[in-house]
Amino acid sequence: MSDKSFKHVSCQNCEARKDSLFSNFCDEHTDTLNDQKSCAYYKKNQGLFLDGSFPRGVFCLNKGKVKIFTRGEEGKEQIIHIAGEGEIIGFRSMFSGDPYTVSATALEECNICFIAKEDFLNMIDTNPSFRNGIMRELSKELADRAVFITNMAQKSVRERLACILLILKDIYKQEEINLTREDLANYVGTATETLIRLLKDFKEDGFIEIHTRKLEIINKEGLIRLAGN
Amino acid sequence: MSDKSFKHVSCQNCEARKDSLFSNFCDEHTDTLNDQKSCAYYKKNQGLFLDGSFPRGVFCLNKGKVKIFTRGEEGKEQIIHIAGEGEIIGFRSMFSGDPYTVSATALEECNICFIAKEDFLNMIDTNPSFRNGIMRELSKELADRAVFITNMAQKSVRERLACILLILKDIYKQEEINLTREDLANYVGTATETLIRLLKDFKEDGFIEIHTRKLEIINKEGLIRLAGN
DNA sequence: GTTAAAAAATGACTTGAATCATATTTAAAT
DNA sequence: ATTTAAATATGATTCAAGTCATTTTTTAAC
Repeated sequence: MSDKSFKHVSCQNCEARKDSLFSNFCDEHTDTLNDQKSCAYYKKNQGLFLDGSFPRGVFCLNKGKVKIFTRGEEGKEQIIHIAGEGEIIGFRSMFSGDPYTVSATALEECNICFIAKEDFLNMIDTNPSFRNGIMRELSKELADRAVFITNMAQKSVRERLACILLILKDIYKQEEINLTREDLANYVGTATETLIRLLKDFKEDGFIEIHTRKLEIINKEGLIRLAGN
Repeated sequence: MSDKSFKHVSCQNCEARKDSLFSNFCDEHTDTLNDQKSCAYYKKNQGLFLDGSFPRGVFCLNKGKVKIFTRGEEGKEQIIHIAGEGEIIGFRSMFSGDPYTVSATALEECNICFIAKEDFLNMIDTNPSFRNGIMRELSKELADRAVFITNMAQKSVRERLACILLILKDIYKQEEINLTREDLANYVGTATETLIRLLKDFKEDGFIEIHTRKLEIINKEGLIRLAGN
Protein backbone atom coordinates (compact mmCIF):
# COMPACT_ATOMS: atom_id res chain seq x y z
CA MET A 1 0.00 0.00 0.00
CA SER A 2 2.77 2.38 0.90
CA ASP A 3 5.25 1.17 -1.69
CA LYS A 4 7.24 2.99 -4.29
CA SER A 5 4.18 3.57 -6.47
CA PHE A 6 3.78 6.49 -4.13
CA LYS A 7 7.08 8.07 -5.01
CA HIS A 8 8.60 10.16 -7.74
CA VAL A 9 5.62 11.38 -9.62
CA SER A 10 6.76 13.50 -12.53
CA CYS A 11 5.28 16.98 -12.72
CA GLN A 12 4.54 16.42 -16.41
CA ASN A 13 2.15 13.59 -15.59
CA CYS A 14 0.99 14.76 -12.19
CA GLU A 15 -2.80 14.66 -11.96
CA ALA A 16 -2.76 16.88 -8.90
CA ARG A 17 -0.91 19.59 -10.80
CA LYS A 18 -3.95 20.09 -13.03
CA ASP A 19 -5.85 21.45 -10.02
CA SER A 20 -2.96 23.48 -8.75
CA LEU A 21 -1.40 26.90 -9.15
CA PHE A 22 1.13 25.20 -11.43
CA SER A 23 -1.63 24.19 -13.84
CA ASN A 24 -0.87 26.71 -16.54
CA PHE A 25 2.87 26.23 -16.57
CA CYS A 26 4.21 25.81 -20.09
CA ASP A 27 6.13 22.63 -20.93
CA GLU A 28 9.47 24.27 -20.35
CA HIS A 29 8.51 25.59 -16.93
CA THR A 30 7.04 22.23 -16.03
CA ASP A 31 10.30 20.52 -16.93
CA THR A 32 12.24 22.95 -14.76
CA LEU A 33 9.79 22.42 -11.91
CA ASN A 34 10.20 18.68 -12.26
CA ASP A 35 13.98 18.99 -12.06
CA GLN A 36 13.86 21.22 -9.03
CA LYS A 37 11.30 19.37 -6.95
CA SER A 38 12.04 16.41 -4.75
CA CYS A 39 9.43 13.89 -3.82
CA ALA A 40 8.76 12.17 -0.54
CA TYR A 41 6.37 9.81 1.15
CA TYR A 42 4.81 10.86 4.44
CA LYS A 43 3.14 8.48 6.77
CA LYS A 44 0.05 9.28 8.80
CA ASN A 45 0.67 11.87 11.53
CA GLN A 46 4.08 12.76 10.15
CA GLY A 47 4.82 16.49 10.37
CA LEU A 48 5.75 18.63 7.37
CA PHE A 49 6.79 21.59 9.47
CA LEU A 50 6.32 23.03 12.93
CA ASP A 51 5.28 26.41 14.20
CA GLY A 52 8.42 28.34 15.07
CA SER A 53 10.79 26.60 12.66
CA PHE A 54 12.24 28.32 9.64
CA PRO A 55 10.83 27.60 6.19
CA ARG A 56 13.22 26.20 3.62
CA GLY A 57 10.75 25.83 0.80
CA VAL A 58 7.21 24.91 -0.13
CA PHE A 59 5.38 21.61 -0.23
CA CYS A 60 3.11 20.47 -3.01
CA LEU A 61 0.57 17.86 -2.08
CA ASN A 62 0.32 15.12 -4.67
CA LYS A 63 -1.72 12.60 -2.71
CA GLY A 64 -3.40 12.68 0.69
CA LYS A 65 -4.61 15.32 3.12
CA VAL A 66 -2.68 17.65 5.36
CA LYS A 67 -3.94 19.64 8.33
CA ILE A 68 -2.71 23.16 8.97
CA PHE A 69 -3.11 24.19 12.57
CA THR A 70 -2.06 26.49 15.35
CA ARG A 71 -1.89 25.76 19.04
CA GLY A 72 -3.74 27.78 21.65
CA GLU A 73 -2.52 28.54 25.12
CA GLU A 74 -2.91 25.10 26.65
CA GLY A 75 -1.57 23.42 23.54
CA LYS A 76 -4.99 22.65 22.13
CA GLU A 77 -4.90 22.51 18.35
CA GLN A 78 -7.02 24.75 16.19
CA ILE A 79 -7.19 23.50 12.63
CA ILE A 80 -7.17 26.42 10.23
CA HIS A 81 -7.30 24.55 6.99
CA ILE A 82 -7.18 21.07 5.53
CA ALA A 83 -5.19 20.85 2.32
CA GLY A 84 -6.08 18.42 -0.43
CA GLU A 85 -4.42 17.18 -3.61
CA GLY A 86 -2.79 19.89 -5.70
CA GLU A 87 -2.39 22.40 -2.92
CA ILE A 88 0.83 24.24 -2.32
CA ILE A 89 1.54 24.30 1.39
CA GLY A 90 3.64 26.81 3.26
CA PHE A 91 4.11 29.46 0.62
CA ARG A 92 2.72 32.17 2.89
CA SER A 93 5.89 32.10 4.92
CA MET A 94 8.18 32.43 1.89
CA PHE A 95 7.73 36.19 1.69
CA SER A 96 8.78 37.23 5.14
CA GLY A 97 11.97 36.09 6.80
CA ASP A 98 9.87 34.90 9.70
CA PRO A 99 9.43 31.39 11.05
CA TYR A 100 6.24 29.43 10.48
CA THR A 101 3.28 30.57 12.55
CA VAL A 102 1.35 27.36 11.90
CA SER A 103 2.18 23.68 11.82
CA ALA A 104 1.35 21.10 9.15
CA THR A 105 0.85 17.36 9.63
CA ALA A 106 -0.16 14.57 7.27
CA LEU A 107 -3.62 13.28 8.13
CA GLU A 108 -3.14 10.10 6.15
CA GLU A 109 -0.49 8.54 3.94
CA CYS A 110 0.69 11.30 1.66
CA ASN A 111 2.94 11.86 -1.27
CA ILE A 112 4.39 15.32 -1.11
CA CYS A 113 6.90 17.14 -3.27
CA PHE A 114 9.22 19.84 -2.03
CA ILE A 115 10.50 22.93 -3.81
CA ALA A 116 13.35 24.89 -2.27
CA LYS A 117 12.68 28.47 -1.24
CA GLU A 118 15.20 29.86 -3.69
CA ASP A 119 13.64 28.06 -6.67
CA PHE A 120 10.15 28.99 -5.59
CA LEU A 121 10.98 32.67 -5.16
CA ASN A 122 12.69 32.61 -8.52
CA MET A 123 9.46 31.36 -10.12
CA ILE A 124 7.56 34.16 -8.39
CA ASP A 125 9.97 36.76 -9.73
CA THR A 126 10.18 35.49 -13.27
CA ASN A 127 6.71 34.14 -13.96
CA PRO A 128 4.12 36.91 -13.67
CA SER A 129 1.12 34.70 -14.30
CA PHE A 130 2.24 32.27 -11.59
CA ARG A 131 2.85 35.21 -9.31
CA ASN A 132 -0.62 36.53 -9.94
CA GLY A 133 -2.01 33.12 -9.15
CA ILE A 134 -0.19 33.11 -5.85
CA MET A 135 -1.40 36.60 -4.99
CA ARG A 136 -4.94 35.67 -5.91
CA GLU A 137 -4.66 32.63 -3.67
CA LEU A 138 -3.35 34.70 -0.78
CA SER A 139 -6.30 37.07 -1.14
CA LYS A 140 -8.79 34.26 -1.41
CA GLU A 141 -7.53 32.70 1.78
CA LEU A 142 -7.64 36.02 3.53
CA ALA A 143 -11.29 36.28 2.55
CA ASP A 144 -11.95 32.71 3.71
CA ARG A 145 -10.44 33.44 7.07
CA ALA A 146 -12.59 36.52 7.54
CA VAL A 147 -15.62 34.28 7.04
CA PHE A 148 -14.15 31.71 9.42
CA ILE A 149 -13.69 34.38 12.10
CA THR A 150 -17.26 35.58 11.64
CA ASN A 151 -18.60 32.04 11.87
CA MET A 152 -16.63 31.42 15.04
CA ALA A 153 -17.97 34.61 16.56
CA GLN A 154 -21.59 34.37 15.54
CA LYS A 155 -22.63 30.81 14.80
CA SER A 156 -23.52 28.04 17.24
CA VAL A 157 -21.34 24.94 17.37
CA ARG A 158 -24.11 23.09 15.57
CA GLU A 159 -24.09 25.55 12.68
CA ARG A 160 -20.30 25.57 12.55
CA LEU A 161 -20.20 21.80 12.35
CA ALA A 162 -22.55 21.96 9.38
CA CYS A 163 -20.26 24.54 7.72
CA ILE A 164 -17.15 22.48 8.32
CA LEU A 165 -18.75 19.29 7.03
CA LEU A 166 -19.62 21.12 3.81
CA ILE A 167 -16.06 22.39 3.48
CA LEU A 168 -14.76 18.88 4.09
CA LYS A 169 -17.14 17.50 1.49
CA ASP A 170 -15.44 19.74 -1.09
CA ILE A 171 -12.01 18.58 0.01
CA TYR A 172 -12.77 14.87 0.28
CA LYS A 173 -15.04 14.89 -2.81
CA GLN A 174 -16.34 11.35 -3.36
CA GLU A 175 -14.22 9.91 -0.56
CA GLU A 176 -15.67 9.62 2.89
CA ILE A 177 -14.49 12.17 5.42
CA ASN A 178 -11.77 10.52 7.45
CA LEU A 179 -10.77 12.48 10.52
CA THR A 180 -10.56 11.67 14.19
CA ARG A 181 -13.33 13.15 16.30
CA GLU A 182 -10.67 15.18 18.01
CA ASP A 183 -9.38 16.69 14.76
CA LEU A 184 -12.91 17.47 13.70
CA ALA A 185 -13.60 19.11 17.07
CA ASN A 186 -10.38 21.10 16.72
CA TYR A 187 -11.52 22.31 13.33
CA VAL A 188 -15.03 23.26 14.44
CA GLY A 189 -13.62 24.80 17.59
CA THR A 190 -15.43 22.79 20.24
CA ALA A 191 -14.89 20.03 22.80
CA THR A 192 -14.56 16.48 21.48
CA GLU A 193 -17.53 15.33 23.59
CA THR A 194 -19.75 18.05 22.19
CA LEU A 195 -18.72 17.15 18.69
CA ILE A 196 -19.53 13.48 19.23
CA ARG A 197 -22.98 14.35 20.53
CA LEU A 198 -23.66 16.59 17.58
CA LEU A 199 -22.56 13.95 15.09
CA LYS A 200 -25.08 11.63 16.68
CA ASP A 201 -27.77 14.29 16.28
CA PHE A 202 -26.79 14.81 12.65
CA LYS A 203 -27.04 11.08 12.07
CA GLU A 204 -30.48 10.95 13.67
CA ASP A 205 -31.55 13.94 11.60
CA GLY A 206 -30.45 12.14 8.46
CA PHE A 207 -27.69 14.56 7.48
CA ILE A 208 -24.84 12.08 7.68
CA GLU A 209 -24.02 8.41 7.97
CA ILE A 210 -21.32 7.27 10.35
CA HIS A 211 -19.16 4.34 9.29
CA THR A 212 -17.11 3.95 12.46
CA ARG A 213 -14.76 6.87 12.09
CA LYS A 214 -15.57 7.78 8.52
CA LEU A 215 -18.39 10.18 7.75
CA GLU A 216 -20.58 10.32 4.70
CA ILE A 217 -22.78 13.29 3.93
CA ILE A 218 -26.17 12.13 2.73
CA ASN A 219 -28.15 15.37 2.90
CA LYS A 220 -26.04 18.23 1.65
CA GLU A 221 -29.04 20.52 1.18
CA GLY A 222 -30.05 20.02 4.78
CA LEU A 223 -26.59 20.92 5.98
CA ILE A 224 -26.53 24.02 3.81
CA ARG A 225 -29.83 25.13 5.33
CA LEU A 226 -28.51 24.48 8.83
CA ALA A 227 -25.16 26.17 8.19
CA GLY A 228 -26.92 29.22 6.90
CA ASN A 229 -24.42 30.69 4.46
CA MET B 1 -12.06 71.05 12.44
CA SER B 2 -13.07 69.38 9.22
CA ASP B 3 -11.78 72.07 6.90
CA LYS B 4 -9.46 71.96 3.94
CA SER B 5 -6.42 71.42 6.13
CA PHE B 6 -7.57 67.85 5.91
CA LYS B 7 -7.25 67.65 2.16
CA HIS B 8 -4.57 67.21 -0.45
CA VAL B 9 -1.65 65.97 1.53
CA SER B 10 1.28 65.46 -0.77
CA CYS B 11 2.87 62.04 -0.73
CA GLN B 12 6.28 63.66 -0.49
CA ASN B 13 5.43 65.21 2.86
CA CYS B 14 2.99 62.61 4.11
CA GLU B 15 3.82 61.55 7.65
CA ALA B 16 1.63 58.48 7.36
CA ARG B 17 3.60 57.28 4.34
CA LYS B 18 6.67 56.78 6.54
CA ASP B 19 4.83 53.95 8.32
CA SER B 20 3.39 52.50 5.15
CA LEU B 21 4.29 50.06 2.43
CA PHE B 22 5.17 53.11 0.33
CA SER B 23 7.88 54.09 2.80
CA ASN B 24 10.86 53.04 0.72
CA PHE B 25 9.67 54.54 -2.55
CA CYS B 26 12.38 56.57 -4.24
CA ASP B 27 11.70 60.23 -5.00
CA GLU B 28 10.68 59.49 -8.54
CA HIS B 29 8.19 56.83 -7.55
CA THR B 30 6.85 59.06 -4.82
CA ASP B 31 6.24 61.83 -7.33
CA THR B 32 4.39 59.45 -9.61
CA LEU B 33 2.34 58.19 -6.67
CA ASN B 34 1.49 61.75 -5.75
CA ASP B 35 0.30 62.48 -9.28
CA GLN B 36 -1.80 59.35 -9.45
CA LYS B 37 -3.48 59.55 -6.07
CA SER B 38 -6.56 61.57 -5.30
CA CYS B 39 -7.35 62.75 -1.82
CA ALA B 40 -10.67 62.89 0.00
CA TYR B 41 -12.18 63.71 3.34
CA TYR B 42 -14.45 61.12 4.97
CA LYS B 43 -16.78 61.93 7.78
CA LYS B 44 -17.52 59.61 10.67
CA ASN B 45 -19.48 56.50 9.65
CA GLN B 46 -18.95 57.17 5.96
CA GLY B 47 -18.31 53.99 3.96
CA LEU B 48 -15.22 53.43 1.82
CA PHE B 49 -16.59 50.32 0.18
CA LEU B 50 -19.23 47.68 0.68
CA ASP B 51 -19.13 43.92 0.63
CA GLY B 52 -20.30 42.79 -2.80
CA SER B 53 -19.27 45.86 -4.75
CA PHE B 54 -16.43 45.85 -7.24
CA PRO B 55 -13.08 47.32 -6.31
CA ARG B 56 -11.81 50.18 -8.43
CA GLY B 57 -8.61 50.82 -6.54
CA VAL B 58 -7.02 50.97 -3.13
CA PHE B 59 -7.32 53.42 -0.26
CA CYS B 60 -4.44 54.81 1.72
CA LEU B 61 -5.30 56.08 5.16
CA ASN B 62 -3.63 59.37 5.93
CA LYS B 63 -5.53 60.33 9.06
CA GLY B 64 -8.14 58.56 11.17
CA LYS B 65 -9.29 55.00 11.76
CA VAL B 66 -11.24 52.64 9.53
CA LYS B 67 -13.03 49.46 10.50
CA ILE B 68 -12.97 46.44 8.18
CA PHE B 69 -15.86 44.10 8.82
CA THR B 70 -18.07 41.35 7.51
CA ARG B 71 -21.70 40.72 8.26
CA GLY B 72 -22.97 37.44 9.66
CA GLU B 73 -26.28 35.83 8.90
CA GLU B 74 -28.54 38.22 10.77
CA GLY B 75 -26.56 41.22 9.61
CA LYS B 76 -24.50 41.45 12.77
CA GLU B 77 -21.12 42.99 12.08
CA GLN B 78 -17.90 41.19 12.82
CA ILE B 79 -14.94 43.54 12.82
CA ILE B 80 -11.92 41.83 11.32
CA HIS B 81 -9.46 44.65 11.55
CA ILE B 82 -9.12 48.28 12.44
CA ALA B 83 -6.83 50.21 10.14
CA GLY B 84 -4.74 53.12 11.33
CA GLU B 85 -2.65 55.82 9.71
CA GLY B 86 -0.44 54.63 6.87
CA GLU B 87 -2.40 51.50 6.08
CA ILE B 88 -3.35 50.58 2.56
CA ILE B 89 -6.93 49.38 2.55
CA GLY B 90 -8.55 47.08 0.05
CA PHE B 91 -5.51 45.81 -1.82
CA ARG B 92 -6.43 42.17 -1.13
CA SER B 93 -9.22 42.40 -3.65
CA MET B 94 -7.01 43.85 -6.37
CA PHE B 95 -5.65 40.48 -7.38
CA SER B 96 -8.81 38.59 -8.11
CA GLY B 97 -11.58 39.89 -10.32
CA ASP B 98 -13.97 39.30 -7.45
CA PRO B 99 -16.06 41.81 -5.54
CA TYR B 100 -15.16 42.85 -2.01
CA THR B 101 -15.88 40.25 0.66
CA VAL B 102 -15.62 42.79 3.46
CA SER B 103 -16.85 46.33 4.03
CA ALA B 104 -14.89 49.35 5.25
CA THR B 105 -16.24 52.35 7.16
CA ALA B 106 -14.57 55.41 8.67
CA LEU B 107 -14.73 55.26 12.47
CA GLU B 108 -13.96 58.95 12.82
CA GLU B 109 -13.11 61.88 10.59
CA CYS B 110 -10.59 60.58 8.10
CA ASN B 111 -8.40 61.79 5.33
CA ILE B 112 -7.99 59.07 2.76
CA CYS B 113 -6.22 58.92 -0.58
CA PHE B 114 -7.27 56.75 -3.47
CA ILE B 115 -5.13 55.01 -6.08
CA ALA B 116 -6.83 53.52 -9.13
CA LYS B 117 -6.57 49.77 -9.61
CA GLU B 118 -4.66 50.14 -12.86
CA ASP B 119 -2.00 52.37 -11.32
CA PHE B 120 -1.71 50.18 -8.27
CA LEU B 121 -1.30 46.99 -10.28
CA ASN B 122 1.25 48.74 -12.41
CA MET B 123 3.29 49.51 -9.29
CA ILE B 124 3.07 45.87 -8.27
CA ASP B 125 4.31 44.72 -11.66
CA THR B 126 7.14 47.19 -12.03
CA ASN B 127 8.38 47.66 -8.48
CA PRO B 128 9.65 44.36 -7.06
CA SER B 129 10.47 45.72 -3.63
CA PHE B 130 6.99 47.20 -3.29
CA ARG B 131 5.54 43.93 -4.52
CA ASN B 132 7.49 42.01 -1.93
CA GLY B 133 6.23 44.37 0.72
CA ILE B 134 2.67 43.69 -0.35
CA MET B 135 3.22 39.94 -0.36
CA ARG B 136 4.82 40.11 3.05
CA GLU B 137 1.83 42.08 4.28
CA LEU B 138 -0.61 39.55 2.85
CA SER B 139 1.24 36.75 4.63
CA LYS B 140 1.42 38.66 7.88
CA GLU B 141 -2.32 39.22 7.85
CA LEU B 142 -2.95 35.59 7.07
CA ALA B 143 -0.91 34.70 10.14
CA ASP B 144 -2.79 37.26 12.24
CA ARG B 145 -6.09 35.81 11.18
CA ALA B 146 -5.04 32.30 12.12
CA VAL B 147 -4.34 33.62 15.61
CA PHE B 148 -7.67 35.44 15.62
CA ILE B 149 -9.50 32.23 14.70
CA THR B 150 -7.69 30.33 17.44
CA ASN B 151 -8.52 33.00 20.00
CA MET B 152 -12.17 32.95 18.97
CA ALA B 153 -12.28 29.19 19.31
CA GLN B 154 -10.37 28.74 22.53
CA LYS B 155 -10.42 31.87 24.63
CA SER B 156 -13.17 33.19 26.88
CA VAL B 157 -14.80 36.51 26.05
CA ARG B 158 -12.87 38.02 28.94
CA GLU B 159 -9.53 36.90 27.52
CA ARG B 160 -10.51 38.00 24.03
CA LEU B 161 -11.42 41.46 25.28
CA ALA B 162 -7.97 41.73 26.85
CA CYS B 163 -6.39 40.70 23.51
CA ILE B 164 -8.42 43.18 21.54
CA LEU B 165 -7.68 46.03 23.94
CA LEU B 166 -3.97 45.33 23.50
CA ILE B 167 -4.34 45.33 19.73
CA LEU B 168 -6.27 48.59 19.92
CA LYS B 169 -3.59 50.09 22.14
CA ASP B 170 -1.08 49.52 19.34
CA ILE B 171 -3.40 51.13 16.81
CA TYR B 172 -4.47 54.10 18.92
CA LYS B 173 -1.00 54.56 20.42
CA GLN B 174 -1.12 57.54 22.81
CA GLU B 175 -4.70 58.41 21.88
CA GLU B 176 -7.53 56.99 23.93
CA ILE B 177 -9.46 54.14 22.35
CA ASN B 178 -12.56 55.64 20.84
CA LEU B 179 -15.11 53.07 19.73
CA THR B 180 -18.75 52.52 20.51
CA ARG B 181 -19.46 49.62 22.85
CA GLU B 182 -21.22 47.96 19.97
CA ASP B 183 -18.19 48.18 17.67
CA LEU B 184 -15.98 46.87 20.43
CA ALA B 185 -18.40 43.99 21.05
CA ASN B 186 -18.45 43.27 17.32
CA TYR B 187 -14.68 43.12 17.32
CA VAL B 188 -14.40 40.86 20.38
CA GLY B 189 -17.27 38.75 19.08
CA THR B 190 -19.73 39.05 21.93
CA ALA B 191 -23.01 40.72 22.90
CA THR B 192 -22.92 44.43 23.67
CA GLU B 193 -24.31 43.82 27.17
CA THR B 194 -21.61 41.30 27.97
CA LEU B 195 -18.96 43.68 26.74
CA ILE B 196 -20.26 46.50 28.91
CA ARG B 197 -20.22 44.28 31.98
CA LEU B 198 -16.67 43.17 31.26
CA LEU B 199 -15.47 46.75 30.79
CA LYS B 200 -16.86 47.49 34.22
CA ASP B 201 -14.96 44.52 35.62
CA PHE B 202 -11.78 45.66 33.91
CA LYS B 203 -12.23 49.10 35.39
CA GLU B 204 -12.73 47.66 38.86
CA ASP B 205 -9.69 45.46 38.38
CA GLY B 206 -7.64 48.52 37.50
CA PHE B 207 -6.87 47.53 33.91
CA ILE B 208 -8.58 50.46 32.25
CA GLU B 209 -10.10 53.84 32.89
CA ILE B 210 -13.39 54.75 31.26
CA HIS B 211 -13.88 58.34 30.17
CA THR B 212 -17.48 58.11 28.99
CA ARG B 213 -16.97 56.34 25.69
CA LYS B 214 -13.21 56.61 25.51
CA LEU B 215 -11.04 53.96 27.06
CA GLU B 216 -7.58 54.30 28.47
CA ILE B 217 -5.38 51.35 29.27
CA ILE B 218 -3.64 51.84 32.59
CA ASN B 219 -2.32 48.34 33.25
CA LYS B 220 -0.96 46.86 30.06
CA GLU B 221 0.97 44.14 31.87
CA GLY B 222 -2.16 42.97 33.62
CA LEU B 223 -4.01 42.74 30.34
CA ILE B 224 -1.16 40.80 28.76
CA ARG B 225 -1.30 38.33 31.62
CA LEU B 226 -5.04 38.01 31.28
CA ALA B 227 -4.96 37.67 27.49
CA GLY B 228 -2.39 34.94 27.76
CA ASN B 229 -0.46 35.21 24.53
C1' DG C 1 -5.57 -14.40 19.11
C1' DT C 2 -4.62 -11.76 23.09
C1' DT C 3 -3.31 -7.59 25.23
C1' DA C 4 -2.73 -2.80 25.45
C1' DA C 5 -3.71 1.60 24.16
C1' DA C 6 -6.13 4.92 21.78
C1' DA C 7 -10.49 6.65 20.19
C1' DA C 8 -15.31 7.11 20.63
C1' DA C 9 -19.36 7.36 23.33
C1' DT C 10 -22.48 8.37 27.20
C1' DG C 11 -23.99 10.47 31.58
C1' DA C 12 -24.12 14.01 35.19
C1' DC C 13 -23.18 18.49 36.36
C1' DT C 14 -21.74 23.36 36.01
C1' DT C 15 -21.27 27.79 34.11
C1' DG C 16 -20.15 31.52 30.81
C1' DA C 17 -22.40 34.22 28.10
C1' DA C 18 -26.68 35.11 25.40
C1' DT C 19 -31.25 37.06 25.48
C1' DC C 20 -34.95 39.93 26.90
C1' DA C 21 -36.64 43.72 29.48
C1' DT C 22 -36.02 48.08 31.25
C1' DA C 23 -33.63 52.08 33.11
C1' DT C 24 -30.30 55.67 32.88
C1' DT C 25 -27.04 58.58 30.74
C1' DT C 26 -25.04 61.09 26.90
C1' DA C 27 -25.22 63.34 22.62
C1' DA C 28 -27.70 65.50 18.88
C1' DA C 29 -31.36 68.21 17.07
C1' DT C 30 -34.67 71.83 17.34
C1' DA D 1 -33.11 75.12 27.23
C1' DT D 2 -35.96 71.27 25.76
C1' DT D 3 -37.06 67.35 23.22
C1' DT D 4 -35.66 63.18 20.92
C1' DA D 5 -32.91 59.64 19.92
C1' DA D 6 -29.01 56.95 20.47
C1' DA D 7 -25.77 54.84 23.42
C1' DT D 8 -24.73 52.88 27.74
C1' DA D 9 -25.90 50.38 31.76
C1' DT D 10 -28.13 46.98 34.91
C1' DG D 11 -31.10 43.13 36.33
C1' DA D 12 -33.27 38.62 35.75
C1' DT D 13 -33.44 34.43 33.35
C1' DT D 14 -32.22 30.71 30.24
C1' DC D 15 -29.47 27.48 27.78
C1' DA D 16 -25.66 25.98 24.82
C1' DA D 17 -21.70 24.03 25.48
C1' DG D 18 -17.79 23.04 28.53
C1' DT D 19 -15.81 19.87 32.07
C1' DC D 20 -15.13 15.72 34.55
C1' DA D 21 -15.91 10.88 35.22
C1' DT D 22 -16.64 6.50 33.33
C1' DT D 23 -17.68 2.98 29.89
C1' DT D 24 -17.55 0.88 25.45
C1' DT D 25 -15.60 0.22 21.06
C1' DT D 26 -11.98 0.22 17.74
C1' DT D 27 -7.37 -0.11 16.38
C1' DA D 28 -2.68 -1.28 16.82
C1' DA D 29 0.96 -4.04 18.77
C1' DC D 30 2.95 -8.15 20.14
